[in-house]
Amino acid sequence: MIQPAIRPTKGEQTRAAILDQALAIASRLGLEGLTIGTLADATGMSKSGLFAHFGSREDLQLAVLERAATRYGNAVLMPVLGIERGLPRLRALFERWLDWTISSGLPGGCIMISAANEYDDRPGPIRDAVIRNQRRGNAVSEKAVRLAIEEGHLRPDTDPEQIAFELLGIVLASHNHRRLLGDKETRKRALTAFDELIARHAAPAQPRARSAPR
Amino acid sequence: MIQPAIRPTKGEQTRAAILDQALAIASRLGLEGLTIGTLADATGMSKSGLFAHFGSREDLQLAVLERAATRYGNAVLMPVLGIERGLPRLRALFERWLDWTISSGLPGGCIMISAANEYDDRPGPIRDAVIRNQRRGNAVSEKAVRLAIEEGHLRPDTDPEQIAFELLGIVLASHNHRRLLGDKETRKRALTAFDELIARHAAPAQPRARSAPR
DNA sequence: GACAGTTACGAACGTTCGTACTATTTTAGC
DNA sequence: GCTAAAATAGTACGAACGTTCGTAACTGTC
Repeated sequence: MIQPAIRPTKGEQTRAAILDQALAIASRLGLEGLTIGTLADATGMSKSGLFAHFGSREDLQLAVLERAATRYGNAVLMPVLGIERGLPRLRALFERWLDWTISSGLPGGCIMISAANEYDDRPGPIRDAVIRNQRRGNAVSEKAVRLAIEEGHLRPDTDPEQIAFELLGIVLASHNHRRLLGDKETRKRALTAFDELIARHAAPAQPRARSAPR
Repeated sequence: MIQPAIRPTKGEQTRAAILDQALAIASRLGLEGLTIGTLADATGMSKSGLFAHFGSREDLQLAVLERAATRYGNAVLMPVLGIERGLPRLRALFERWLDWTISSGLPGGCIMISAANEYDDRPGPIRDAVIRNQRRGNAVSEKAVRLAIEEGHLRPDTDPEQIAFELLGIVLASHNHRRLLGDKETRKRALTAFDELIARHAAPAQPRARSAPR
């Protein structure tokens, strides 16, 4: 699955450059708004030259999705693994998730969110890929919640799936508000929602916080 | 603003029929996926004959959006006005809002939600219309919350905007989950989230026990 | 520096896009 | 039932769509 990464050949370099441009366009216009012609113009390549790197438009769209997922993993998931388990990590995950739209450096919104909307009624490989990504993201959230339960930060009867569901809601509402209404207070609202959600499921104060060695 | 509605002329009838079809298509493929050609096929009309009813594709899209808003008003907003103010009305509003995607009879998802995603980076009249609709919906939610505060059902320090924000999140997450993952328990999750959100801001128990739901 | 392999281009394919203009048919008031 | 108006169809347009193909220009290796 991991590329050898010995030395990137010319083709791989251009392919990567193309995908960067494609990512930028797709973030603004959606995966369905990404077209070979406009992408060729954006990269300064010919349509045919660009096209040769991907067998079809659909393959291009899938590649864009995969690249977005990789970036997301690097920018959001990876860093939080270094943070101590439980509530701190859960909160870090949420914050990075929330800020991903901005920190991604992409001009438009989150591709995963827009793709989820675009393809919820368009069966095919792209929809399947979107669903896989969604499932993976969900699983990450749930696991973070579960760890917080194990660490004694959240009550044992907390339902990880329910929390993951509500966290997704906060992020979606935040994405919507920020991009459409330009609401400056959006981030504060999201954090407030997070804090109250967590507070509702927080374990009663312990005699002494159990800090795990290692 | 209200049509004379004396007797619908032939053209108005056709226009309405076209818009119904357009609504169905746009709910599945999005407003950007709605094209004159496919709509002409779906209605059995010629492209030019259909086109004459709207001066441009953009006007068609705007008309679709407006019709969707009208339907939404009739199916979600109007009915809840008959329900007693406060929590009962707020809950009814939320439930109808939640079920709107299904009860609308449209084959695809909610047009407002998909349009919000499609046009958050496409400036123009459509985006403006989407924003207006979003603002109106927000205002309705906030007002319902405010009434619940006035009725003494929610604590006075409750922030209506914050609640409206979180309600939007629940609906969005629900829409996402249901349409993408086909999660059967989505509705239950949404209601749980709603209940806990409300419980968190509920006014302290009154002398008189709160009556059973409805 | 020659050679094979990779990479990019230009031109063209058939379709579909939105829209404009002109006919033809259908509706509605007399 | 006639007639003006309204509604629909027909035709054509330039542009953009994804894709194919043959060929030119590179790239890296010996």
